[in-house]
Order: sequence, then structure tokens, then C-alpha cells
Amino acid sequence: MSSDTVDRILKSAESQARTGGYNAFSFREIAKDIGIKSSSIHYHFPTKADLATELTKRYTEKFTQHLEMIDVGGKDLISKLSDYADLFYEALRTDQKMCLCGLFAAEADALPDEVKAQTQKFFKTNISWLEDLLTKHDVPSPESEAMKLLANMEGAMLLAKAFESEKHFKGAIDLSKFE
Amino acid sequence: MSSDTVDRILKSAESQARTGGYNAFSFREIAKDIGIKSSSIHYHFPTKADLATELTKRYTEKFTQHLEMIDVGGKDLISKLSDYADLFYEALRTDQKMCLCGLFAAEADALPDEVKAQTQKFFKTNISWLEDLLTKHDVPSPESEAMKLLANMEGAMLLAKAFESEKHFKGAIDLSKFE
DNA sequence: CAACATCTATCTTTAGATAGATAGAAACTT
DNA sequence: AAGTTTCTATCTATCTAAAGATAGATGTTG
Repeated sequence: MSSDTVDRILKSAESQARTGGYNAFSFREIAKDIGIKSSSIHYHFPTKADLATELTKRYTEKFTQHLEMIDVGGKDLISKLSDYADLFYEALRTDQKMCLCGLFAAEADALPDEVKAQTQKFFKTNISWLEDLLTKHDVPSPESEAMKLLANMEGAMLLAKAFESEKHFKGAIDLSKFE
Repeated sequence: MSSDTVDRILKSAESQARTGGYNAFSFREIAKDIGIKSSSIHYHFPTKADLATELTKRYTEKFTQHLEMIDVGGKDLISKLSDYADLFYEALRTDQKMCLCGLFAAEADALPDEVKAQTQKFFKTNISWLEDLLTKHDVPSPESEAMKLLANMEGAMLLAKAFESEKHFKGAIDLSKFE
């Protein structure tokens, strides 16, 4: 499933969801946005949960692709972590929007189960990647450090939104431990 | 304004808002929850924005009260910061819910202006308090470190929600720099 | 009585969802 | 090749539920 219409639906949905969360995007708004009827969206995604699940899945896949472009091996841990942080920063700077999965995580208890599960995958993927990186660079307690780093990324995004300035993201990132 | 009904309205609204954000609480749900009619809520809070503004204001005030119970002076910075983190942890553990202002910050662009402004106050209050604490303990770059600490708190809450376990909060908190 | 707080009743808008019609492309049949 | 059927993607029209909001009646109390 990957027609042009489907892509446009998901793009519009992402924009709305990353602005106000799960309850902030609707079939009608997406339809109006891309110039079709809301019933046409139901043709591609029977329910809202279906749409959100696919949205979260693609968001994670795209993010993972970028992750995998950072060579985990090689020396210079700090520059790898800096590249990692830049993935979040770019998501923030380009779209002026929060991380989709960060927002979904915050409202996890209000999400349909499939969407929640898909959101968790984003976090597990990030943790795994970080653990791998830290392990390869002989950092002690890689699992624990991975959690702390991911919390730092999502928290920094949240602060940037709170203060309405992506500059605050940079100010809230803390990689000093690995310098 | 502080009748029993108002308190019950706000308590119910807080529970719903901290679960799914601004669009996840409604006059009808609150009314049903506390056994009155939705029109009665409008009597106390003409608009939803009014309700959310007061909610955010009280949330911040309550949090600030707890903050002020931590003596900023005295020695042992790390135990003060640990107490600080415990404020967030208790909010998470007691209610099994995200920080109200953390969630609101994530969806800031979808909030009425007054609510957004009130949400910012929560963050500014926290930053100020942390700056003060760090300054009193001669920590270099107190403003920058305050941002990093607050990002760590909110990010840790977010991860706890993502993984549906408050244990993950503790695992994501990083105060090692100040030990 | 007057205020305060609540109620009933209702309005408009929006939400997710579904049934059924239609137009065009593709595939199959003779 | 012509005709028929099927599939795909969209549309129109409509349903039901829920949302925020408001007007005006009712009861309660100092």
C-alpha cells in the first residue's frame, strides 16, 4: 500500500498529529487539506486506529533508516551521539513540530492498543541502537545510559516546544558525559 | 473561586488531561464523572480555555509549593536534586499519569494562547528554581544545567509512559554529574 | 428578596463511520 | 477484437455520537 493518495493522507495526518496529538487529527481535516472526501480516506484506512498505526509505523521506519546511516562502529563516540541528537533536532527544526512518538508516548493511555504498541517500537528501536553504540565504545552500563540519552532527546524536544524555540533543544541536550 | 464543585471539576479535568492531553477532556465527561450537568461547569468556567488555564495555573502552584519545601540552601546538592526528581516521580507513581505541563508543552501549538502561556510559566518556574539551586552550590553554567535537568525530568516521565512502567523513570534520571 | 448554583432544553459543529452510486482501468471470455 | 465482468478509487449522502456553548427556568440559602 503506497499510492500517492495514501502518502498524502499520511503526510497530512503526521502534520496534525505532531501538532496536537492523537485527538488533533481527523478524517475531515485531512480530507480538506489534501482535497478529497473523508470517505475516501476510510477506503484506505478503515478506522482511525488503522491510520495512526500505519503513521507511527512509517515514522519509525523512516527514523530507523536515518539511524542506520550513522556508522555505529568507528571511533569518536561523541560525534556519533551528536549525529544522533541531530536527527531529533532536524525533525524539530524542519517541521517545527514535536517527535510524533514522543507526543504519542505522553498520551499513551489514551491511544488504541495497536498505536501504543507501535509507539513502543520506536522507543525500543532507539534504545537498542544506543545500547549497541555505547557497547561498541565500551561505555559501562550501556542499557542505563541509553535510557538516559533517549530521555534527554525527548525532554529537549518538549522544552523546545514549551519555549517555542528550537534553540532550546540544543541548550537542553547534554552529551558532556561522553566527551 | 474555590468551592467544592470547582475543586471536583478541576480534579476530574486534571485526570483526563494528564491522560490524553487538551483534547482528551470534555465538559460532558467531567460532568458525568462528578455527577453534575455540563452546563453547570460552564457556570464556573465559561469556556474550555478558561478551565484549562485555571487547571494549569493550579497545577503549577501546587508544584511550586512542593518545590519551595526543598531547602535550596544547605549542603548536599545531590540530595536536593534527588528530592527534586522525586516530585516528578511521585506525580507519576501516585497518579500513573504524565506531568500535565509536560503533555501540554508537547502539544503547545494546539493550545489556546492563555493555556500555552500558563504552561510556559511552569517551565520558567522550574528553570528559575533549578538555577537558583545550582548557583547557590557554585555549579558552573547554572542556566544551561537547569535546562538539561528539566529536560531529563520530562523526558524520563515520557519514557515511563512509553514503556508503561514508572520504574523506567528512575532508570532514565541522570544526576551523576552532580554526585 | 437576591445571589448563587444548578438544572432542562436546545443549537451548531465536528467527529468517526457506513451504504451505495459512479467512473475508469484491468482482466477475462468468447 | 469486442464485449463483459471485476477491481480500484473516488464520490454523495447520511447516521449517530459527542463536542462546546447558551438561554432561561428552578431551587436553595443567607
